Amino acid sequence: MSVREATPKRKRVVKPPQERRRELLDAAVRVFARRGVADATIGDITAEAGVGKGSFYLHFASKEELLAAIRAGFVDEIVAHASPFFERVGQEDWWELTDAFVGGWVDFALDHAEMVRLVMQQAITPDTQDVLVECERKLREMMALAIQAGVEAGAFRVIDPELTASMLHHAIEGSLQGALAFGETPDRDRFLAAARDLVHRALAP
Amino acid sequence: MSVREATPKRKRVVKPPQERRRELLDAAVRVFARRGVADATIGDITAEAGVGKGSFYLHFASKEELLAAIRAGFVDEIVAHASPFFERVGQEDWWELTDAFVGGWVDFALDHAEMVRLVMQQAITPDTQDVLVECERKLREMMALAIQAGVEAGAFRVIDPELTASMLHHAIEGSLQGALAFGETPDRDRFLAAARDLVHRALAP
Amino acid sequence: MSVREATPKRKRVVKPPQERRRELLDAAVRVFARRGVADATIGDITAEAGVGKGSFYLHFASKEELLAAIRAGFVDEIVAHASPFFERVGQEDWWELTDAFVGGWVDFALDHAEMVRLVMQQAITPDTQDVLVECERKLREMMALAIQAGVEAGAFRVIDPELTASMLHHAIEGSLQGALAFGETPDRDRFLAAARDLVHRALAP
Amino acid sequence: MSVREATPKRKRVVKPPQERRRELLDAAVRVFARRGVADATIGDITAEAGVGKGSFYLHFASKEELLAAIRAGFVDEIVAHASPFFERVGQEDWWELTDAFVGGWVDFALDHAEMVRLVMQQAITPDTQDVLVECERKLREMMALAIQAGVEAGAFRVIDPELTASMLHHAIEGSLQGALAFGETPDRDRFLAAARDLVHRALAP
DNA sequence: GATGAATGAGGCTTCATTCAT
DNA sequence: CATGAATGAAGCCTCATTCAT
Repeated sequence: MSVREATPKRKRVVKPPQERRRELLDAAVRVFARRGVADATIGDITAEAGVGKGSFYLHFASKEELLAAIRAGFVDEIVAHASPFFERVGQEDWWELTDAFVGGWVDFALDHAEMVRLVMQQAITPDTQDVLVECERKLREMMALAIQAGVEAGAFRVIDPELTASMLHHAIEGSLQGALAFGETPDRDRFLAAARDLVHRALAP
Repeated sequence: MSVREATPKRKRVVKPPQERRRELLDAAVRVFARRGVADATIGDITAEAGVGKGSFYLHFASKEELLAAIRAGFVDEIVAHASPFFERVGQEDWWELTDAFVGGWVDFALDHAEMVRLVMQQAITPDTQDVLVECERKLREMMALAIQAGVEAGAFRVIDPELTASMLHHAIEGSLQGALAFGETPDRDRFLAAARDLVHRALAP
Repeated sequence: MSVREATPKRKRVVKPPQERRRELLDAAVRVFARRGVADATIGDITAEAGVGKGSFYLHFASKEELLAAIRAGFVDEIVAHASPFFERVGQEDWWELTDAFVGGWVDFALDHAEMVRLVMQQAITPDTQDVLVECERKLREMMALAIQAGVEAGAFRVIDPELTASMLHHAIEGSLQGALAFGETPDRDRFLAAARDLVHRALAP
Repeated sequence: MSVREATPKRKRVVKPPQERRRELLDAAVRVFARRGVADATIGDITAEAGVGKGSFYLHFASKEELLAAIRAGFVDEIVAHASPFFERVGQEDWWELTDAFVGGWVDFALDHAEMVRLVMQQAITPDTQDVLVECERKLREMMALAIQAGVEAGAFRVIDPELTASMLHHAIEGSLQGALAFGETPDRDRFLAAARDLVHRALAP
């Protein structure tokens, strides 16, 4: 009887695909951090992104692919962040470079804490390990090579560069995540000091 | 309501409750390690344990409670494993105790790799953090206290015992898990040597 | 390691079958009244009866059969209660008999309120109607015949004995149940007076 | 988590929410009438409504809420049906109004036989009584007030208006349901005549 | 006989994915 | 392109029934 009124629930906003995709990725990371990956639904994510549920599939073929995209993006960011340091290996003072690297790393980890947490959660799950494990392996190798170079240059003294790289990596990453797990916001300077101290000791001749 | 017909296909085996419960816990850990916590179903677990699906609920009220039980059991094991070392603090040579502790830890981590991986997977998820975070906090505190004592005894020189404890903890735990994630079975002796070396350097005066 | 202790949870009490069966029936009626037929489990019933769950099936082949037994028992009680009145039809004063019948009925309904409620709940469900509908039909017929006899004897004046019987039946039964549904315990005397008044008016010449 | 494949077998039909909701409600009443409330599954209902199982939960949060909605809707219908009569109390001939009311009631009950049966089935169950009992209480009160008014106007002579109202209510409702339980389709005119006769006698001075 | 641990069919509910609008 | 109603596979959990003790 009543003429159907126009009932636009949402303002069919059109945006360039890449922007939409990015908004969805960001929303997903926030939702995953809040609810956990397994409990978060596509609906949660699209709601957080302010988009209709169907729009999700305009940008990702599946939830699984979204996770893959998050992982891949994370890997890209890490690599982009770390690479410059490795290119400077051998071209400047070893300890200055080390401190710069550790500093950059800590800041990166603090800035991307949510993402790191999320990615670590998956890194442990079977399958899924592809990109991440590969990324970690690369980083470890580059770190190991840099350490090895420092050793050969007489700046460092390290018995097992590979394992040392891995341990320092997890020392920083893990204790940072551990602190965050408490709900504590770790003190950047204190943390940085401790990290540098540990790295120095680990590499010192 | 409609009259149900019971058609058991499995040969019914009766066991004491504690034994069944343990079998289910063990099966769960295996399945979780294989499939990931989120993808594992109760059916997977009971199949692995060789019991009917309904039997699960004679021992755990829900999947969530099973996870809680696994976490709690793990915490108990860790505490039981670590406590003896802390009781020896100050009663014997600092470096001998340190090496013993690191050795015990590495072996524990290698023996319980599956469980550790599983528990770490959850440790990051919201809620869930209760017992585990508490456990980690306690361990960290005990380690920090022990380090502090060593410092006061003049055996160690450490600036930030708390953070050092946390970092060493994650250095070992994390790099071990990282190695396992590659599918590599890490060489215990090599790993132990590197761990001891790092710890020595981190604490040395 | 520990020798399994004797752990008798319950005192394997042996009782004559008929007594057990009756205890289970009574327990069932109580539980059904409390939880509703659909929500009550066999476990609830055996717990209420103080019996092991398996024992139930020593006395009833299924939950369905238990319900059938309750229904049948109820029908027997009703018939046993009502029959004597119908045998007196025509042998004494019509109004005295009427009052006696109504009185007996009200008291019966008050004494068996739980059971009546339970049985009415099922009476409406498909299938299940067998015995109960048959019972109600018989009662209605006997009442209709009695009324008809009263009409022929000149004591009553009723146009439609069948429907009158049915209506009076439900007037008493239904309003009693309705009152109980409120949680009210209806006043027997007031109720009886109203019931007799209605019946008198319905039959009066 | 594992990528789910959607394989719709039904042709997807989109309808306005209220229409779908109504179709589900109607389907539910039919299924409940056929199978009984306890035995009916959500699958039965959605199949009857010709929608996918998941669609049910777009309109009702649970089976329980569906039942509540049915009850509430029924109460609304009854109230809407009965109210007009009570507004006419005292404004026209008492017996004409009475006959009209009884006529309306009988027709309503015949038209909504399935629903009435269904609702009665629940009315007896614990909890559930909320809305229905309240509705019955209100109706009873209004009827009692009307009768009382008739008494004061000298049109009726009734000793206990409350109980009389309740009894007449159940006399009509109950005997109608009883007849339906036999599978008989009661003769409306015969039934109406008997109902009017009973009400007249019950109220007559 | 009596018991309660064991079993699996089946119900309810969620949610990734599709598609009509 | 965007939307959200529609769908059904699949998971969790309950509980009538069985059977080893």
